[in-house]
Amino acid sequence: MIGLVDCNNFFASCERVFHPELRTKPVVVLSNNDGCVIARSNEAKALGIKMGVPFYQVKKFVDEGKLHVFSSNYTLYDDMSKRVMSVIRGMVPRIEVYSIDETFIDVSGVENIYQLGLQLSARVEKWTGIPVSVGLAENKTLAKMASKFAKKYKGYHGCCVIDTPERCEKALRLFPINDVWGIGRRMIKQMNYYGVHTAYDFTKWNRSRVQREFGVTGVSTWLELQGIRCIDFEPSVAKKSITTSRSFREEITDFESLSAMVADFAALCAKKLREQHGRTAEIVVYFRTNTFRTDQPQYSNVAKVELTVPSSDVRELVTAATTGLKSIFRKGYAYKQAGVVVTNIVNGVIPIDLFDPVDRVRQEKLLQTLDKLRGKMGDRMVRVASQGDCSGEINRKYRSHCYTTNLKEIIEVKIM
DNA sequence: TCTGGGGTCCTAGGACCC
DNA sequence: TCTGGGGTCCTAGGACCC
Repeated sequence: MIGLVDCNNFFASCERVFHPELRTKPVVVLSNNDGCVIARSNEAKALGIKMGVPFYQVKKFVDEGKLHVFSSNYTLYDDMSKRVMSVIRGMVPRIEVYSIDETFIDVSGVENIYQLGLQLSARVEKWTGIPVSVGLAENKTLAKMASKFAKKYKGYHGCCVIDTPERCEKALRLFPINDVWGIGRRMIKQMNYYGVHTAYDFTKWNRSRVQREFGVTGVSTWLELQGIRCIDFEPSVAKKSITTSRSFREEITDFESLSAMVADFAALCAKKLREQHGRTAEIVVYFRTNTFRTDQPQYSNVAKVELTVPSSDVRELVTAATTGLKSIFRKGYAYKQAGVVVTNIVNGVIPIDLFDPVDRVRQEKLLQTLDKLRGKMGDRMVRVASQGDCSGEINRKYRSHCYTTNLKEIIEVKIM
């Protein structure tokens, strides 16, 4: 059996851990630049606030004192996520972290899985303050479905198990097709056109029709819904590409500012690369003007820079990204977004190249020293000169403190 | 006036080769 | 000069996920 552990309203729940007085209040978390809503507590959902709405549309609730709002604080969420995953890791044989707020668990060989699910849910909440929903079933698609039942119905106490054909059919009949994992916008449109409204309706199709309409991915979802395992359990796979990108609060027109941002993105990519012990030989830089504005000339472009030897050296990555940017930058445009992608990531031993002018072993020692420094002093204290300090470019009006990762922002306990 | 920031996989089509 | 079927590799774009 496979399980899915899903944190409820994760970002909002993280904020609540440090604001217990908001435990029963409507809370939302905003995207970068405070642009739109990306997480909502149940009470905020009850107010009718939809996922992804622009903040200005719900600001009236805040002004009326009916809604509490936070800018996103990914440093905090990352750290809370690691804590949640570590509690879970200690209770099951294998886990596959799927996203910041979800992990699959392998529970094969466990005798009483329902008992385990309940214990998991209780312990994660007790030890981290984050409520979770657990779904257990034969494969990932059904486990996802089970976790949604666990979240929706209080009677499950945080854990729903789909373990018999009868339970499976009952669940499929109750489950809307648009909530099925792997069925997106395009497929939903087609499904509705053909009169498919529940997961059960879909399972009644024959295989060749599914193949014809939705291809191989459609077939594997269709099979999984019928209890056949198609999507493998893959514990801790290293990422194949890493992206760092941002929209800017105010559009950027000059090369120097854009270049400083891009250098920063490259540095962040280098950091993420080193965390997974990977190196890259290909750095992609891209940018675009504001596509929502019709009154300005539009320009977007992509540049690819290849390194002769795969590297995770922040200096090499920053240089490459800057070179790429130079080759495509044009004056006279107002840039709204930019990003750096590193792809073709390789992991493992340092490659030896006879013609490589750089002493890779010495370089690695320096980089490890920098990693340690960063760990002690924070990312913004240890930078490549060209990064500049662009912390002011991004709006974070309602940001909470980094309670768990920054000594200066740690919670103070006062004894009265 | 405001519109996220990450990822993965599949497919179609072009270039090139035999 | 035109005629053919296939194969591989690469890329861009789409679709999906959170």
